[in-house]
Amino acid sequence: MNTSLRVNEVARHFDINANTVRHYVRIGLLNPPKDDSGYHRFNATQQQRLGFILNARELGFTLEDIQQLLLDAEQGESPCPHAREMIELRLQQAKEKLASLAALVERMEQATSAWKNIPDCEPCGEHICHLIEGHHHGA
Amino acid sequence: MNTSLRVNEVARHFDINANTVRHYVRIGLLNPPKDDSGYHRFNATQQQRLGFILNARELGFTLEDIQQLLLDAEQGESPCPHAREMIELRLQQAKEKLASLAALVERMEQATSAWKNIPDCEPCGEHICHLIEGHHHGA
DNA sequence: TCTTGACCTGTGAGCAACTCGCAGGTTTAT
DNA sequence: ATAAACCTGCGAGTTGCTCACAGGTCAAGA
Repeated sequence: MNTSLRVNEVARHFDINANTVRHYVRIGLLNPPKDDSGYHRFNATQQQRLGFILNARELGFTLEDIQQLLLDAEQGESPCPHAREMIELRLQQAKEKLASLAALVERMEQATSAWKNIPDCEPCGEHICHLIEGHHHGA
Repeated sequence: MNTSLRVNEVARHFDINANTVRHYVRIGLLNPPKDDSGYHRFNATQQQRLGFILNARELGFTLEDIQQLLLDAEQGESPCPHAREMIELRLQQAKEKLASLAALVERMEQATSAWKNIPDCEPCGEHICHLIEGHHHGA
């Protein structure tokens, strides 16, 4: 294996920010050995690990989830059961977030549309901004 | 005005976490005077301010945005023009976030559905978790 | 061999918007 | 007076990066 890359090289290879790679090293998701100069070197195993991390991230796993899956695999256990549990939870959370974000977007759209018919307020000391204070999240 | 509330009281009044109130004080969104015991007291003005903050938050403004709007009002300028600009930007950002979150949810749903037909992998040293590594974000 | 300079490294700190933990101050009841 | 209950402000932690920076590395030139 002559493919022992340094941070910048491996980042380019996976088309991600080198700082992201450094971050994963810092929090222990990656453990690349150091060369004589004290620089991290990413061998085939570490490159596979990084690929796995990016794939899992794409599927909505948190970095902590991913850490757990990697630990499972290191200890010779199949990470699949955990992966199935985790994605269920993360999917549910993502759906909740999606719903609340959709609701926010709708509130914002309603507000902007309503504001089109309201002139700017002059500061009068009784309110701060009637556009915003006049917004009621009832119907 | 006899309604000069302390942190916990004002938090209860607005049905929010007392720590959130403390946070707003800490970053300067609220400036309640201190009483003889060194505790923050929320008078009518500060209560109105907090109400405004919560309203604006509900409409997707960031705390920094809100700070700006409050500053406008303090300086005797109408915050409305800024509010109109800001909500346009925040709405656009929210929509982008919504789209990427929706895409994530779809990836997750596709994965979970596909995984139903795939058995757990036994650790074999060649892959970490074939469920995840087998996921390709192409069609 | 020495030096200049480009490039690269790990680490500290910062971001949003809270949330938690805690030592210690205040208030109330005995 | 004193014990218990409650409350306070502030430090630090959360997630997943991203940026700034002092200093190390390395190939080319003198």
